[in-house]
Amino acid sequence: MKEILKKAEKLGCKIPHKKWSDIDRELGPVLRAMEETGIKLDVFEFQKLKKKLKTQSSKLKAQIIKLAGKDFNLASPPQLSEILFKKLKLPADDIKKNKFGISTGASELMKLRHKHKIIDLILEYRELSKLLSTYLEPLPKLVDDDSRLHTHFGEDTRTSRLTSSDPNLQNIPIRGSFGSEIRKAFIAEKGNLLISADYSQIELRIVACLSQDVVMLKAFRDGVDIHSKTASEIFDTPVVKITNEQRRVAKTVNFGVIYGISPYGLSQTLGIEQSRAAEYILRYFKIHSGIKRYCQEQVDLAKKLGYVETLFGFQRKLPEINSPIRAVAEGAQRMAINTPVQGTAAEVLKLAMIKLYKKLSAKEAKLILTVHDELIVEAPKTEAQNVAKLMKEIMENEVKLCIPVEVEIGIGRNWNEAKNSANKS
DNA sequence: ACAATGGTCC
DNA sequence: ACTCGGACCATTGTA
Repeated sequence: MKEILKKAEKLGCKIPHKKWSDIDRELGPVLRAMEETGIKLDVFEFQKLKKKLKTQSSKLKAQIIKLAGKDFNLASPPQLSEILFKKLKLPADDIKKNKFGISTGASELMKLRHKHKIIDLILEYRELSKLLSTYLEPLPKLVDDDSRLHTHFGEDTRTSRLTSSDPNLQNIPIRGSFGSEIRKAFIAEKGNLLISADYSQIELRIVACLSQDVVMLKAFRDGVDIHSKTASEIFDTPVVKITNEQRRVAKTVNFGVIYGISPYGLSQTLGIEQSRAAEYILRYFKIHSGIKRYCQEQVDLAKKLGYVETLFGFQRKLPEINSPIRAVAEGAQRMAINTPVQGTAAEVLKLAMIKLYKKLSAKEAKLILTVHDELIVEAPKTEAQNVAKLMKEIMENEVKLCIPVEVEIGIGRNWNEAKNSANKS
């Protein structure tokens, strides 16, 4: 306990006097209550969407079979691979191989988009069948008499992050053509509203704080767009001249840092040459020397102690860090870097949940969901504005990092509306 | 029942 | 040869 406070103080943080085990103990009842409350699904809208996608998906399937010139099981990667690369003879040179032959993963198929019109149809079909089989078909069967879905929260034993299963409500689509359509069907009870509160860049803020990297600390204190700032650094270009594409690359680099970046991994994610990815990383670490030092420190610590730990003292053991197999050792190195960041982010969220749960007990409002850096509360319309203010206040101040913690709040009749009404400022 | 493949989220 | 962190879940195909 003393060690934890000392460490926090050294980093310029103000934190509750708790260790991770205290947090988890207090969180238990909060999670059980959330499971019990559940979230309401607009089953009628869900079924409507289901029918729409089913029709669309059958049409696509027919077109694909016609183009393939042979009936086959589209859901079977081996069969699809056979069709694409044997029957249609698409070039497989740049495509990853797997146990069964040539990969048909989306990232690989993307490379073939301009070789044959069947590719786009397959990608679209995959998207629809994913939505149907994972969300649209199963979820309506799981609602209770009040049309509410009850997930089961658990905890990842390695990082302490919260998990959701049966059903998993932490991977409900948000991107893609139908993501927002699906989220629109997660609604508030009549007379209520949903309030969504999102931490803004919480993991990067934690990296900045744990590493004390002066450049990144300044960026967050100045309140600048962090990805544009990184782009400006990597591409040696003024922020105002940064293109959307450059910003996108920089965003991936920033995420890469959190994950324990490697040139190969970055090149795969961005679909670029490994040498170019290496160049980005080199430039990044040259400017963010504090982050570079932090990463090295974590790896050294893991080698010396056999574990790394979060701000609140949660430990992850990493014996593989001394493995003679390089891929294994490197994997452990990435975990040494990532786990304190991801774990600390989880702890910040959990502490906010505990505080919020207590404050809401006097109100009608109820916590109903958490998705890693987001909290959702359902509240009577009359209370919504006040509850929103309360959530923001608690989430931004329960744990004080050495830089501001920022939370975006949105209110709406459904999950989509709540997220989109967040005022960007 | 289980591995492999693929895909959704943060 | 090299898989950027962490989950959960669906389907196929083999055992």
